Amino acid sequence: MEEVTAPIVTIAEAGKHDGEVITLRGWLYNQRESGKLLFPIFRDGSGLMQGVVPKNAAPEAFEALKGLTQESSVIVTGKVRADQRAPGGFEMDVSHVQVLQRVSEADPYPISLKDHGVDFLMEHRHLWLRSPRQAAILRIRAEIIRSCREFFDNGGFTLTDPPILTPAACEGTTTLFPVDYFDEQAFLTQSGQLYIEATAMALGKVYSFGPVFRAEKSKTRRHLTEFWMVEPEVAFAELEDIMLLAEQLVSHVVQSVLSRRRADLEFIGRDISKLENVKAPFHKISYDDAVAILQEGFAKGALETKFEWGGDFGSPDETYIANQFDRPVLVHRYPKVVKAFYMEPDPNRPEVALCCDMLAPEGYGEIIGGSQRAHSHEWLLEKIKEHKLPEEAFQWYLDLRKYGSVPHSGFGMGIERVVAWVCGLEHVRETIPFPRTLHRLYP
RNA sequence: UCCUCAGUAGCUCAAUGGCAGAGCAUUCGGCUGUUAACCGAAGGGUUGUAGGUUCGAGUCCUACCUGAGGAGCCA
Repeated sequence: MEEVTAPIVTIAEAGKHDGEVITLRGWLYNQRESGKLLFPIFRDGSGLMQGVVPKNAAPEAFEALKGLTQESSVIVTGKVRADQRAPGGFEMDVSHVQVLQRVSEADPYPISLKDHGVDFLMEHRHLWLRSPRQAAILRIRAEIIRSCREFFDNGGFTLTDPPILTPAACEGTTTLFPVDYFDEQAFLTQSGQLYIEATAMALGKVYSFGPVFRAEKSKTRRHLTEFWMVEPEVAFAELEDIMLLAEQLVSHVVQSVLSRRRADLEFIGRDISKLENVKAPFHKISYDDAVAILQEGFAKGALETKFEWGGDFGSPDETYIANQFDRPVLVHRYPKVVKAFYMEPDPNRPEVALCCDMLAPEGYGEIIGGSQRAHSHEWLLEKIKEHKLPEEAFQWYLDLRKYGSVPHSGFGMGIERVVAWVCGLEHVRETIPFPRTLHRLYP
């Protein structure tokens, strides 16, 4: 039989085989029936392809497919043919069908092509991933991760992975997940930063890429309890250096997605024109400038409350600031009191820290937070005492300031927020295969 | 932790305090170019849980459970 020996091709590549007989391996996504004519739609993880099965021309294939249930697994062979009536521009004249598993009619595939609610979809996340839209988002996520790694690997950085089990918090202690560690108390890491500072002192330019955990009781479209961060750390770099690094990273990532995953962006309905502008240089404004923008916004009636110098921006504030620009904006030199203890104070203005946040456009909020790290041993020790942090746990970190301390800087970028922004999603829960949120640990 | 909203068929949703309903999915029948196909029929219900008000509660009241959106905090 010639069908059985046909080359195995993915749907994404099928267009290159116009006029040839090929074999697809996948699942029945949907099927329309019109008397003695079937229109099955197959998916294989790379795309969708419609088949055409007239009863007269292919009686065996017709019988195998007629009444076949959604998501049954199949191996199908047939001739690929360009046809404008087919979604995707190509369709297959199916000549042979092997059903690997027929989904039972008594227990049909739960996710239909109609609308579903969030709760139902999240309960069935393991199946929801099969939806073409979810698959497209995960391909874009993969490209974002790939291009981040490419950026650092090609930029002279060494990947150094920090531990996930840690003895103490980097920042606050209320947002840690505790774990039993034999006879001790350990915590899941909130950030690899302190460890990456150590590897930067060993290797110069380093980055980490991994999951971090925050037990924040946040229930918004921007929060997960488990998310992925990419964190570069550079010895001898000052604040201005890592602000340049951050804008170069983000423009590289966005431009990579535009050139390599454009079809997926279009498929999910992203307004691509809003991403085209995302090229370095970005606007860089001081916290003082941002406060002026907010106060002007309040005077114009665009904001409900008047923002006063000294506080941290709320979500509506960030959105308002970001909306003044056509690409991400960097805000630097926040008041020291609203930022973490390890940040270097500005030598010209001790009340502000040498730090920066990058705010994404369109209300996606903070995607990057970074700073120049304090490098004086005495100053750091004082801050640790001030914040009532367990001093013994930070001995190793203080060692970094005893043995050849140098200025150094770094930042963390939250991958899920970047994916949500690049894809234009309503919620970060769709940016990761199995999201962990305040109320969801299953599936 | 606080504020707001929602729980009715497998799914998405209707139902003035008065007989529990539709579309999709499933089953059966029809249709040779369908585009979340369409047309006809069938099966499918402890209305989130526990109390209360009432002649009568899916609907009103109280508590709880579950989920969603937002605030704070953050990436």
